[in-house]
Amino acid sequence: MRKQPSISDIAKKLNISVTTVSFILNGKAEEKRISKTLTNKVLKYVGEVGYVANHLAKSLRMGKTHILGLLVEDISNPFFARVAGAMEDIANKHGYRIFYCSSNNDTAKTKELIKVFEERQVDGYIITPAENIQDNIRSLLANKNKVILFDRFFPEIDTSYVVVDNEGGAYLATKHLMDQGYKNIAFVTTYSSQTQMAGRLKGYEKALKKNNLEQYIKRVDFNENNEAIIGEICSFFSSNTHLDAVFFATNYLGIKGLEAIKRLRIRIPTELAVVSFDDHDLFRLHSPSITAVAQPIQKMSESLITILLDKIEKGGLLQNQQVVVSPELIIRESSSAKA
Amino acid sequence: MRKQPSISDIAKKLNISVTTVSFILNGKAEEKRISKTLTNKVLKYVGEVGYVANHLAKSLRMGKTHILGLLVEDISNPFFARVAGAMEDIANKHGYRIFYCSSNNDTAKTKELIKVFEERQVDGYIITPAENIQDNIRSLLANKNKVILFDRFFPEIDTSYVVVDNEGGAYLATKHLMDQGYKNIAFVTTYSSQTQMAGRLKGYEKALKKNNLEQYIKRVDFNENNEAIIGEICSFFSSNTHLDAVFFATNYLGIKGLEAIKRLRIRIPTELAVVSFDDHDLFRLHSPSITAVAQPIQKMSESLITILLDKIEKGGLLQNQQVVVSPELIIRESSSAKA
DNA sequence: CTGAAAGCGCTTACAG
DNA sequence: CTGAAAGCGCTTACAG
Repeated sequence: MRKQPSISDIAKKLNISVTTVSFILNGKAEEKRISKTLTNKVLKYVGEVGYVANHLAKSLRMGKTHILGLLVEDISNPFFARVAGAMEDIANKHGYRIFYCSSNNDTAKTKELIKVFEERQVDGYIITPAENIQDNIRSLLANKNKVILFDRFFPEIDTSYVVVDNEGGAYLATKHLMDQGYKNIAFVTTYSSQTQMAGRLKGYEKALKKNNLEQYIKRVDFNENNEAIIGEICSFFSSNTHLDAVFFATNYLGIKGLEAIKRLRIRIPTELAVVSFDDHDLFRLHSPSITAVAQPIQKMSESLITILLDKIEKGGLLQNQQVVVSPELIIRESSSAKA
Repeated sequence: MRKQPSISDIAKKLNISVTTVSFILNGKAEEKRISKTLTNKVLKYVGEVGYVANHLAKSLRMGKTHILGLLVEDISNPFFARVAGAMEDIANKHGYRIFYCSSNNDTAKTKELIKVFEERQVDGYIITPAENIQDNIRSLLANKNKVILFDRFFPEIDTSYVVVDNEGGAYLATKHLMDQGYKNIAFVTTYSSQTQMAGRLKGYEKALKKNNLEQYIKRVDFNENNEAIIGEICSFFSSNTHLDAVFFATNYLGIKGLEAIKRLRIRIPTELAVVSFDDHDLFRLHSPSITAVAQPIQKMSESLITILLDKIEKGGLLQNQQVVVSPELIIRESSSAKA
């Protein structure tokens, strides 16, 4: 860490008080009626020695850190990385910085990281909650912390959140496959019962029921390693050869699924039509390109930051806000009409 | 922010001094010979009220924040996202947190973010430097800050850094194309003269010169929008139809290049063999799969954190360390032997 | 117009 | 075994 001059060093050097220096540094020179001469002299000296304010001291004194804690599931998932990048931009414009952490959807790690955020006195929390952390969220809320959930939420807790319409998106995707003439449509998902996964499952089921089609649901264990998951998907396809379409519940499932399809040399879409939730560069450039349910990343990021900063800056007066954004079905080659 | 009990609140409540509470909280009870009875009483009470230490005050007092500032080019680029994720894991294990920021390889933004890191009193800096920020790096160093550069460096400044052997990787990739029988090999890169790009160019040139093959270098402006870059690449291919192979200097160029190739309906590898620097999920799953020069992400992340933490914890005694890791050529379908 | 002083929540040298 | 007090670098109410 830099051995920086402090305000009091500057004051001493210039034979004035720290109060004066502080006022000038904070642009309150005019308001506090400090002479132009003194102001300029101080500013000049400050520039020469390269003074940099110690934000730690400032935060401690003011009770605000201008730091937001962002807990995502996995920063190396492009969906979360892009949302994080977009939020960072917006937050920076408002003078806030972001602490990112990845929870890997692990409950223990999530609890630990929330504690770290508390210790660091973040002004607000943006959390992609893992399962079973309701009590931690409640306790944050009870202590008047500013919290907004993202990607999934807890219906039993009154919080602000921003999520995509998972059920609607899944319905749209499944209906699209049916409209294209597919009848034996599988759904590949995880064992998670979190709202986003439950919603996607519900959308799938609803669409199928409406047309009296049979459901083929394959769940994989997200905690298994890559190979094991791909293996699971392979054997699912191998033992269900009458399937003519598959809908993957997330982009990482979609990617693993494509890997499985590639290994089995199944042809898309002639032998199997494919749709995935969440868009990805890979889906756009894959041959054939893959139809996807895209989440409006910029819009979600803006809502998240705006609502949270409002909460922080306007205090506890505001009601919690729940935002459900609409996904967009991007139709590509992998779901062209059944021959 | 939470209205938490402070150490002095606890001391007051329990009718003991803050010193005692602080010692107990920091596990120094035994060392300071505080009675087991008192220790347990304090620990019990602390647990009940849910005390969380204020790290801000701790940092201010101790002169250490246990925060690392990480400035990457772009957090939504999977290469940087994966490195960041790996570093986060390692740093957390050592009790450090990371502030990420994306510079977008912009000089002004980089300068601004370095200043933010200074204000936040980070204990160490991990920087993917943009061009023309030598003076800022020098000034950080002059002020005894702990700094390590990453992905690229400044030969004229004595710093620690971790980079991949760019020249060697590019040489390997180009030689591989030649070995497979390709003769008119293009290199698509940016206008950047940073070390990583210069190294890749040099590796390409060296390999071609050795076999007396002609160079076809296409530079694109990274600041242009996506469409413009793809358009540039399209017209480059269209007006150089004798090319039989192309080597993309980065993964984002590779992705844009594949988009261009797809639009032009050029067949890989029969009409054009393809290799890209940096691996990517997309390259693995593309049809045909794309040969890539992969950087050893885990290894680089470990070196970066280890060297930086050593510097921080062992003070200025250590020499700067320069680590150059070897890339790995992952051969896939896009560069199979020329027919 | 400007300054002396308190206080944010910690840690720790010093004293007993 | 335990406590009173200084100090990290700021901001700001209060006084003049």
